[in-house]
Amino acid sequence: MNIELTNTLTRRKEPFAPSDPARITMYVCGPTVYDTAHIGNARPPVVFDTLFRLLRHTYGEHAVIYARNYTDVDDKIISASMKRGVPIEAITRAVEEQYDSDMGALNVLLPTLRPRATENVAAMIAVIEKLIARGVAYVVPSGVYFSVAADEDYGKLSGRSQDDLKAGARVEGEDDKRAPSDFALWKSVKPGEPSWPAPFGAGRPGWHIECSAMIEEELGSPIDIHGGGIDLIFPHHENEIAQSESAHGHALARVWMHNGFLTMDKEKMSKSIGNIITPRELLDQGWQGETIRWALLSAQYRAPLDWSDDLLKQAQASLDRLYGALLRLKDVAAADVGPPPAMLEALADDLNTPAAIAELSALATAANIAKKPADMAKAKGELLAAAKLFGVLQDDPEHWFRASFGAEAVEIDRLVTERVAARAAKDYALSDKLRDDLAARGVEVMDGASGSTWRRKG
RNA sequence: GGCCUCGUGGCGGAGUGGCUACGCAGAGGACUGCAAAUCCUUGCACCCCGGUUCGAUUCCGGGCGAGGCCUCCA
Repeated sequence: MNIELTNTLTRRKEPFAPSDPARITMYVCGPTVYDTAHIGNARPPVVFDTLFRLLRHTYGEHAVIYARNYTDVDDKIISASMKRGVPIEAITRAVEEQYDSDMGALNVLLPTLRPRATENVAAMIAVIEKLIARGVAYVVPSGVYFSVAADEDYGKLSGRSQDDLKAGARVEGEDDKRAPSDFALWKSVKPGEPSWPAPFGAGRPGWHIECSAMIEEELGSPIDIHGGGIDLIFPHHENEIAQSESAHGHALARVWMHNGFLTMDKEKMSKSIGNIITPRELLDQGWQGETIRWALLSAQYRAPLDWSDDLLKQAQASLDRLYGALLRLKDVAAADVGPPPAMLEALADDLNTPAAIAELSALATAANIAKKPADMAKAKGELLAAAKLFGVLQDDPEHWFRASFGAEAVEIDRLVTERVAARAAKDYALSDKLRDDLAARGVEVMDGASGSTWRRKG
């Protein structure tokens, strides 16, 4: 099967051709751990988790090395620490933990590697030294800067010429920079701030160098895939390319992938605008993690996606249909089959998750229609295999429909049993009343040939 | 101002030079004591104006509209 991915470098969809099929390398820019991630921040980890799953299925579980970093030193973290009077590490470790737990709830697999910036400072210093030695970086009192003018390739990812940048420059930086578009590789130590010793003076790394150095240290360049949000194209990824390619003399990544934004009322979701909602809040409201994941994957990853409760409701309805099919086949052993070709083809086509959703729907229909034991086993096996690739249907079907009731489930079971008895006695007035009572609790009763079952109403 | 996306039915959202996914919601039918679930059928679309073409929602040009980046940002 041929995987095709849209490469931001070329702005085209290209066949994915890893240099070594036995060792696929992927790096995605992870969170800056100063505050809780919002649902928009969750789109890249979910999208690239889906790609991770597809790559593992295609090349083998151990052939794919996926690194996602934690940026655990930066201005925001330092100011949060000062403001709250809490040590930096107390903040970063707590936020890391919450991040992993929130992502876990969305069925995001743990990446193979999760480097922390603070644990890779030596590698960053080494890259900076190389850049200074090559004459593309310079040392001034406020720190070390990359000289954009010294890099003729600069701008190739974002499609900006150096003239564009000069025209658009309105950035106020440190005064001793030689050019406005030069960016910091190293920031000289300031009182009260964390710092590391370095040949060019004590200080802390700039943001861009962190990713460049961690990629080199953890994966070795060039890597096969580098991913992140569309807003990272410029300047972050542009600067990563400038640093790494100037230091090492070869490409940093073969394929650059960028996901579109999550919006609220068509406006970018961001902390500065304040229109955010966090996965934690949604989970607390009773939305299931898979529902959130499904909603995030309901549009192709490059397209913008407008977040709303209605989107979540539709996602839940879709998942309910799939879980309903599984519930119907709960006594059938799933056949040991892989995901159907149509599922793989959908995802291999630049991660066409809406097409994959269409296929999941077709598999659910097949499962609902199947009558012969062999057909049922096959349908269930294919649905589960396809869903695993997508990162859903990992819950027990009964639990899926009943999770929100908790202890009340016992009481509901009793009422349903009572109703079954009423129906057996043809006391339809009582049975209908009981159904109304249950409906008032948000419970839907379904009478089948082999008794009655119940579930949360959609 | 510069650079870059995008505009599909009531909603979400794929895709295609002609046969017009998929899900939700709606309608009809089967099933059911009645329902629900399920299955079957079905209505509803391709921003506007030109051009290319036998034929464009799909290609090209223009317009209008929306969004993003150029500063931290997924």
